[in-house]
Amino acid sequence: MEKGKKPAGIKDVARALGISIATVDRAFHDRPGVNPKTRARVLAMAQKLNYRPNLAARSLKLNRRLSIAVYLPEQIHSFFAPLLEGVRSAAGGVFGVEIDVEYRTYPRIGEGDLALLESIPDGRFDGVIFTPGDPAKSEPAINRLSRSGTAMVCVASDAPHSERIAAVSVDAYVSGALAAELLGRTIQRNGTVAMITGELHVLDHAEKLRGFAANLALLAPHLSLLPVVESHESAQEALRQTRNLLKRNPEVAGIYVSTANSLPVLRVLEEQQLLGKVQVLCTDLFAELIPLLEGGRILATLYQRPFAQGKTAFEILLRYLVERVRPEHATRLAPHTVFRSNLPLFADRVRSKARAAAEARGV
Amino acid sequence: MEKGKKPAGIKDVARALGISIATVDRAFHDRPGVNPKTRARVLAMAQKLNYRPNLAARSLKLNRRLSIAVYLPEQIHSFFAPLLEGVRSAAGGVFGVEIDVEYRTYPRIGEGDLALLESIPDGRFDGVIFTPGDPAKSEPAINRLSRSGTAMVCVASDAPHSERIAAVSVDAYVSGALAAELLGRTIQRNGTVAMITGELHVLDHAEKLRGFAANLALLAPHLSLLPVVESHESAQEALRQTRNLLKRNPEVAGIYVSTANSLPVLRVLEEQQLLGKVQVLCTDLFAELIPLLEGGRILATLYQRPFAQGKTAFEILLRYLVERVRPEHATRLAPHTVFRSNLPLFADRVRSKARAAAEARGV
DNA sequence: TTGAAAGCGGTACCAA
DNA sequence: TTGGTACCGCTTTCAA
Repeated sequence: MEKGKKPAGIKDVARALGISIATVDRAFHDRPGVNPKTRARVLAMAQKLNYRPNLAARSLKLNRRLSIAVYLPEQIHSFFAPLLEGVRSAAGGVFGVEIDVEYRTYPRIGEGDLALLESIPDGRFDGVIFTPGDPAKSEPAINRLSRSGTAMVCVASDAPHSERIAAVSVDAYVSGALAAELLGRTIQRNGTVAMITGELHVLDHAEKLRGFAANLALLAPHLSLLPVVESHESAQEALRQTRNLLKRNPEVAGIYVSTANSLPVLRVLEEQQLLGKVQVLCTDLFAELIPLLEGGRILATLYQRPFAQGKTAFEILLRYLVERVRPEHATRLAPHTVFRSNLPLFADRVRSKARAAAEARGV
Repeated sequence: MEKGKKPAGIKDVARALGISIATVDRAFHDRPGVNPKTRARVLAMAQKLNYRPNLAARSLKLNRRLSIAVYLPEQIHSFFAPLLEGVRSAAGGVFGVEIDVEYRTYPRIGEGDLALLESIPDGRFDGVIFTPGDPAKSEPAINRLSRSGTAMVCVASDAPHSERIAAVSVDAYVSGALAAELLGRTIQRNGTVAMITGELHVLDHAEKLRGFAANLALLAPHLSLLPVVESHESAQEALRQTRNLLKRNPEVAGIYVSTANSLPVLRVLEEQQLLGKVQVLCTDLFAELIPLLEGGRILATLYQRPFAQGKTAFEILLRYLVERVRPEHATRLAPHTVFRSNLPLFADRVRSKARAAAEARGV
């Protein structure tokens, strides 16, 4: 295309047909009161002249402002803070559409999330980005908002049977499968491995177990899986459960911690001088893990790319709101496997985040 | 922020100060002929009222069209086709800025690229996305265009000492390091490993070697590295060199192919019944690799995320052109390690691409 | 040094 | 069913 050769506008189409721009506009937008024949001629001419609406003009005239809510848990901070950054980054990079974003937080998944969703009046927002807790409980609120015309986008977790318009998360099944393969390749003699998760009624956690168990059987038949441990995302529980696990199975060769709650597990291993001997696979990346990865005490961690999740969720929502592009039913990102060697590529982001947080606290 | 509460416009600032909008505009844009005191008052008031220019209005008035060139090699198709997709996807998702994109291809890196760059007149494009071949040779053209006001963005490779404004690629050093760590963890007895690359005067290839060698020494001292093999991206060469390699080192335990030119290597291994016995680590992902990964014949492949590279390059360029945001000197993406277990997350994209290509050829 | 006003390309209201 | 036109917020020309 030649530089500056701009596509035809509504006037060009009107002039070419000797009619008014008002009629052309009506024809384009299927508004009532246009002779079908006229409409057909307009559309044909538009095609011929390669008509492309000037979005700047449209947006200026309509002066529509999009209103988007982003409701996320405070906990787990190391995950949701960068996720929010991703949303902000995507929101900040938008030109030509005016957007109000309301950010709000609640203590943790399952605590305050439902109340917040339920408090949103019909039609208050054009879109909402949120992390569903128990799908069954949040579905009514999601469906009500969705039916009232609010585009609901799940991030980090999903409520697949609700009427949300899109969901962005890491592929949990594949995360579990990857964990199985990595442990299987690293532990080459016969042995047992354990999995420590949050709670199995959380879809994400159940999927990880499914992926882990299935692929352990398939790809690492020399490893047998101990009964799964649920730590309920509590540090206390994780400590207790891990001690228990090690007492009953002192020979465990590998542990897969499928949530961010890995520090208590690592602490127990350290106490028992097992750190570096038992192969540990973690989930997510935060400051405390960095030295452990650098020192080779942890095999790897499955980084769930919170920044990318937030950015993607916002992009999908915006695209839907502006152009009514129906997104995929679910977007499943690939987790990054972070070993010692590729850690520098991820550590910078985590560290600068930790530093920024420290500065914000006045350090 | 309340719904619909829109930020202050130029009029609001003018009214608040009792002056005309023309003066306010002049103050904002540092145009000559404004009393410095007036200017200061305007800026202060803008701050206070939280003035945000309406980009739709600006863009409508200025009626600027951005003109962007995307010049990429035809070869290696499996890499550059999705990269181009990424660019298109990013370009297609822009509202509020009118953009002309000129896509053009040349046979392969080092063949026609320089001529194409040199053929661009000063000022013809606002920005160019391209893959530099030999940095030393392309620098003059890059610098000339850059100085003429064309924002030059390198993708897939880099010319770090040129005056390009940004570069997006996979971190080559880390790719090599990752390869070393993966082979080191998988091959647990003493042995030798080989690396097959393109040509060492290509920066990307040299960096991968650096990362591989350094981290092999550091993380896998039980593995020794054979002299590196340069296949010059030719299938013939790769066949010949691999046969040679295996003849001289029948005991080789692992091979790292650091370019997409892995099929000839795999063919030789197959011939000699070594596939599945020698641990092979590949680079990039294309249809032929899928069954080999699924069958466990290849340890893994380092996926260089061409789609993400293209998308990122376009986003960075656009952000610079629209908002004059100076990008990072270089953006280095993390390669994805694709094993058998997480392959499904990547294979879909590759397969649908291959299918689309087949359809385009009339199959 | 400052102000008034035209106009970018659509949309939507009112009139015919 | 169609046409005329005001207006969105900003840039820019011309006049004061």
